Amino acid sequence: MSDVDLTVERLELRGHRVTASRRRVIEAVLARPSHFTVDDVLRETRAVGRATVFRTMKLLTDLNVVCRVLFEDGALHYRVSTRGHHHHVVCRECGRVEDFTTCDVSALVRDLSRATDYEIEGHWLEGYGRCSDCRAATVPASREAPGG
Amino acid sequence: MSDVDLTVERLELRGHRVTASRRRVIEAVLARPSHFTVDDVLRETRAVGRATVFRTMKLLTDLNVVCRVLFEDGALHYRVSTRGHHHHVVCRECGRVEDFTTCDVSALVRDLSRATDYEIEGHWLEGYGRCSDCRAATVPASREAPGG
DNA sequence: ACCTAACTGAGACTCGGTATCAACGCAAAC
DNA sequence: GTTTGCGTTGATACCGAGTCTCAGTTAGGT
Ligand SMILES: [Zn+2]
Ligand SMILES: [Zn+2]
Ligand SMILES: [Zn+2]
Ligand SMILES: [Zn+2]
Repeated sequence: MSDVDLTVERLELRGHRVTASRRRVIEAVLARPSHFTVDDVLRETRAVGRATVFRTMKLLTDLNVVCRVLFEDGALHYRVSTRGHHHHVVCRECGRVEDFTTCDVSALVRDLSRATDYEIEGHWLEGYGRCSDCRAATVPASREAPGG
Repeated sequence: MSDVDLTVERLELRGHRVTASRRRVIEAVLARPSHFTVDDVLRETRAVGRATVFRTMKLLTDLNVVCRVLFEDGALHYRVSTRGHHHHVVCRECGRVEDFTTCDVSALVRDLSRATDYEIEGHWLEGYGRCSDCRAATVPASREAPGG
């Protein structure tokens, strides 16, 4: 069973109809190698109406098929979601996005609840920096002429 | 020396010109009791051009006079910034915003760097929930008929 | 007072997303 | 297999947030 079929099944289970347009959007989304914008999807699904693409993206987000990645400039990207709740780090240089679940965010949230006396029910966390590849590709600037 | 004058001085120090429009925007911003949107400022500075208000808000953000608060629905709010780098918790019910600096976000960022092999240089973190007041105003639903 | 680069502001424009609504078509009931 | 109805579609208009343009203004240094 393909990823597309699996996603379609998820739609059916939730009582959503499986239409040709939705199928086309799902195919386009699942074919994306990394993160992408709604605009990327729009370009690949010319036959599907603009509104429908936006609606389907929302649907897929609700179904946890994709997750949203907030870029530093405020742009909203998407990426196929493998896990449940998680966060992202985005490389400022090449745009690579990595998930992370290892860090104990829940501990922070607990502290946060205590410190502010808020009952924290949701949060938004993204990291921005440089991936290992991009760091390796640059001459280390912090040490002056490391080898001569 | 008023807050407005202090901010104006900050502008001058950075080599920005002090114009009547900027002064008007600064006054409107500093008079805000809590968080606000650009639209709120626009409404209070009718004499100032739309573009100028946006430009000035950007300027004030760069000067750390205000900070931006990302709401759960994606709306961008501002608030007068008292401290340096900090984060926010937003009450979903009444919209109250609280700063927090107490929690050790830097530890999380350090872990994060290690786990992903990214050099994390920036991050975006907001919490959403219910403030103490709003919780107190509701009959506790988790315990059934606590007092009768 | 003079000069000029910084700034302004009206308005057009872009961009991401939503509302409208008649037409359509999926899927369940018959 | 046909009917039926409601979820869905998509063209298009609209919206809000923010940027661009560019001619005109002005702060502030000399
Ligand atoms: Zn989280
Ligand atoms: Zn990179
Ligand atoms: Zn932080
Ligand atoms: Zn509240």
